[in-house]
Amino acid sequence: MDIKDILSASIKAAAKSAMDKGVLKEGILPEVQLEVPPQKEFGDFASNFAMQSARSLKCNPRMIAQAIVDNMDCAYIDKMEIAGPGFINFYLKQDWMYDMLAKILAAGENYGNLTQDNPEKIQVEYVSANPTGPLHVGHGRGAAVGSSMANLLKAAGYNVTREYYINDAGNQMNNLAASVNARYLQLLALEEKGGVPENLTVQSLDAMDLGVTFPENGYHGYDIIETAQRIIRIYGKEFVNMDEQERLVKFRTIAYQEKLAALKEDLADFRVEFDEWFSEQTLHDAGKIKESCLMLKEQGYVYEKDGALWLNSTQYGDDKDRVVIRDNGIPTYFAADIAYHRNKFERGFAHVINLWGADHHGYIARMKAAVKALGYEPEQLEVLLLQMVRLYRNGSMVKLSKRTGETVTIRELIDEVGVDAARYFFCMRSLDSQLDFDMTLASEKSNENPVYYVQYAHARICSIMRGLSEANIAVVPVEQVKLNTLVEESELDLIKKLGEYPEMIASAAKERAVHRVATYVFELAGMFHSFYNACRIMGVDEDLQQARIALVTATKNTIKHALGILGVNAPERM
RNA sequence: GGAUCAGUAGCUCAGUUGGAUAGAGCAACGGCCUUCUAAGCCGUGGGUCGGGGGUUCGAAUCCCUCCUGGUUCACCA
Repeated sequence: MDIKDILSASIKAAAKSAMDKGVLKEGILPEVQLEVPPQKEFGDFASNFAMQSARSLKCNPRMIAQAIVDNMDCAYIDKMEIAGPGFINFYLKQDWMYDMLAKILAAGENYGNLTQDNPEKIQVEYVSANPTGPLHVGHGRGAAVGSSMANLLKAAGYNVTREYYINDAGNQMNNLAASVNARYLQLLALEEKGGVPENLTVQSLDAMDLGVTFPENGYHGYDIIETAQRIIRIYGKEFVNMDEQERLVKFRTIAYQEKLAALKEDLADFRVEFDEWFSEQTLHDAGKIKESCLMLKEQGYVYEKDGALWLNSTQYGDDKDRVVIRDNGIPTYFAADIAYHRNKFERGFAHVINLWGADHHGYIARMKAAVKALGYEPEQLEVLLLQMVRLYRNGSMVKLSKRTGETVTIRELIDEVGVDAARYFFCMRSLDSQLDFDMTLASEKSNENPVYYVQYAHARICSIMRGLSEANIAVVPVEQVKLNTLVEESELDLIKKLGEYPEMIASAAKERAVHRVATYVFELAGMFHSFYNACRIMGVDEDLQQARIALVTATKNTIKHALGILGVNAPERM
């Protein structure tokens, strides 16, 4: 039971006691809300309980507050004050902080890992970019936020599965094959003409007349040229005289495998992991798309019009009905998505979270309608939208276009900025805010980059510990440490901030707000830096020294835990 | 035009779901290295929370309305 629970219970008990004595009228009591006041002069905790219950108890808030104060019985309380319109400010004896710090230390590196009694089985799906080329910075935000979100939910005690949906069945795979095919033939034609120039670019290749037209919906990235080059290196001219269709099938397989492998590697290097890579093709192969459509038809959610099959999604809040099977008999992407979501729920997930780019927001209504038609509650599907990323370099905006091949890839981002800075930067804003990513700034490693500020705090603590070790100062077991020697303001601030961590994890997880973790750890680092400048560890009284060692150990664990959620390393030295 | 996100200090953003005198970082200015990492600390200045109404003890937060910017409105994927 933490201090807030104890206070809450005491407040309720005080209110009931006042009712029994007839000081307060009987009435329904609201939930107790306790907060850390905006200013220290207002105490350690404050509650607006009296104001909240004023209506129900038909009484002036200040009078209610007085009745509660008169009837409070809590050993931790030093004094109480009634302030403003009816706030009750609680000033606690410092013991509560030492008890709290002892508990934090007892939890060790697990501090911040919460447990839930019956954790919901919950799935988080993120990135899910088509395996047709390298991931770009836009995917980077989804990758960083998605994996951090999964980490956060896990820390908060949910039963989380992380999933990537591979769109390996649609027309884009044919476009990929056709693009590779065109590059393959172009490169071979170039060799005939005397060789491939050193500094070949997409633009220069497109400008040449090699008797091969590049497909209209093809992918213009340089990676496609590389794929064709690799094919030539491995297979030579083996495919030239093959039937075009046969060759396309061959290239489709080769290119797909290569793109998927590259994608997995990029994500792994970006510290983005998945429990499941789910292939869309498996749904097609197992006949699941037609099956799902048939199921919806039998239940009357799907009807025929203009030779196509439509889902009556309008009835569940969509703007218009949506085609699931086209008039040519080929299912739409939406139909595959319906089958996929059905599959998710059939796998036993009570709750499914999809992290999408904001450009997909128009898709939510129809997807929820489909979930409803499948017999599940629309609330079981939660779509989180991530606003767009705008990339700046040297003060000007970098335009991103997959069409023209102008992209900045995650790989380039990792090379230029580093994983730590990139992940922290992506996670530090709320999902709803657009993100201006200044690569020049992020790669400068200047003090403008908050990630270094946090990492520096961790490295400083590690440095202290190394110093202790070198001086042969043993660390005393926690139970023997006299924590009540910690009385400086910067020490107490740090303890209080550490104590807020589990609550922050719980609420950030509940609100799907990863950025709160970034904000918290930044503030915690700030409090540590203040402490560091105000208090020394070497050369002070032994009891105090051990207490401060305990304090910075707890701080180190907490910083590392929070950075771990964000996928950022906690370096031992910088 | 509909949907959706945003508008808070010069810039980039927080603001724990309605609470007390709206906060950080950067930028500006002034201090702090003979002591555990100065990628740090301490201090100063900076605001019509886009505008206007409303709801109430109390609004950056909720409601209405208008303005500005992003995204998006396929039998594409």
